[in-house]
Amino acid sequence: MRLVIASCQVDYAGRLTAHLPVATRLLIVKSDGSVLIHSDGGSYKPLNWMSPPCTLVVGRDEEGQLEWLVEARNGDTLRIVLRHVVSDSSYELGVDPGLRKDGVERHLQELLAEHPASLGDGLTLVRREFPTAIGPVDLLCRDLDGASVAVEVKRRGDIDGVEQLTRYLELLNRDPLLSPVHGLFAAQEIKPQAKVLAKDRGIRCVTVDYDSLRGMDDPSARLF
Amino acid sequence: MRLVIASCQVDYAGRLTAHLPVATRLLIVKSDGSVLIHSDGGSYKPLNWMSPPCTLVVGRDEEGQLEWLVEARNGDTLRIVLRHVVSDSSYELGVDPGLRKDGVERHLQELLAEHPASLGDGLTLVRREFPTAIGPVDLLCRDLDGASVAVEVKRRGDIDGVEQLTRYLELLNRDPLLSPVHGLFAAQEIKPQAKVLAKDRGIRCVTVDYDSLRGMDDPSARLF
DNA sequence: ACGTTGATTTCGTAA
DNA sequence: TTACGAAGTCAACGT
Repeated sequence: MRLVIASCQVDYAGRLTAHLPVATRLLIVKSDGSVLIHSDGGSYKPLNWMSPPCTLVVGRDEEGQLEWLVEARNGDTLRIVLRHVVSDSSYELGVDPGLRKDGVERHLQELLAEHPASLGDGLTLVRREFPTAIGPVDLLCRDLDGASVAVEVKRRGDIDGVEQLTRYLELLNRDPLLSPVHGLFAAQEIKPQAKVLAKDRGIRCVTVDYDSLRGMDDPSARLF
Repeated sequence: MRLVIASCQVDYAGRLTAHLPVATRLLIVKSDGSVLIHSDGGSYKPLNWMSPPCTLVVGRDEEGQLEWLVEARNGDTLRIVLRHVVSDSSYELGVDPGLRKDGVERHLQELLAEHPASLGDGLTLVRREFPTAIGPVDLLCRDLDGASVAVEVKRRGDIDGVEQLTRYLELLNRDPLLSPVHGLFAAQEIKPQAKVLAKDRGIRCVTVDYDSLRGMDDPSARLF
């Protein structure tokens, strides 16, 4: 990995074209050839970049300025003109073991599958990832009256999730063995517009608490 | 901006929990307090990070190892234990003038507004950003039969865009002055599932070529 | 301040 | 290999 601090000017041409006026920035060149251009602020996203696989060729522009030409297979180009180099250093980092995550939507779905009653009194699980022609329904449950309940699980519930569930319900209700199928939209947070749309379509909304569900899943509870 | 090369171990707790085993990485501390952790590969996205606003407190863990505790207002925490520091340097970068872009969806919409016939024979523009109660329709056109055509423009056409256009059409068709309003889904690339859904709803799909549109917009063509 | 939409999205997973 | 959905998405824009 090579780190360069330099005042530079950048031009990108690919899916779009973009330009960065002269300023002092951090340039990162990774061992796979990819390049990141960071300013001292903003977010984790660089101002501009080139994804691997790509090649970096160093040369001089017509004014004799140091110029990096980064090119990708698909023709995308990143042109960096270096005005003044403050620092330039390289390091050997080796391969990274990578990130381990826990607590994403999949886990929420697993926890709700283990504790369907937390979604509604007396609710029992029929099947997780219930298959349909347009994709699997997150959870298919049965309520106290024996009616089917299709559950869509989201971390953050917005209008798209309600649309998705609506499509499932339309399809499932065509099946006389299942019909009537009710809808239930479960998420850690549900946006107002999604709530309105869900209500309008007779879909019940449930806000779930990941931490308390995780608590129910405490290993000590499995001793029984 | 502070750059540190060090072997480190990282734990994040926030919306999710994540863990990085010990390895040598690049740590970037920006002047707004945000922290990025990069490996020597991957993409522009860091392995882990903390967005501003946040605070960095340096201390020692129970084993006496150097420890960075990065905390955000909302309680998210990033804990970095430094085993061996290879390099540690700081630089004054100043404020960045920022990125200028050209060629995003807005431009595609502008080009199509200038050349509506490229979407269908004899199509003419009534109005760009035609207002409705649930938001503006990208383009409202009229076809050879004098019927209205609502156009949704996307760079990449997926199922969401079809849903969005469907909601517009439902609303527009309630207006007796406009009805019947046909739907047209225009994008540089349309996914198969979106095509299926669009066809099912009687919405026509058109794949547009940005480069050839830009060519039609060539300044020399404006001499007439 | 809040909500919605776009992004050179990137990244994983399943078909 | 491709296609589709999720993301600690972030950031810009309109209300």
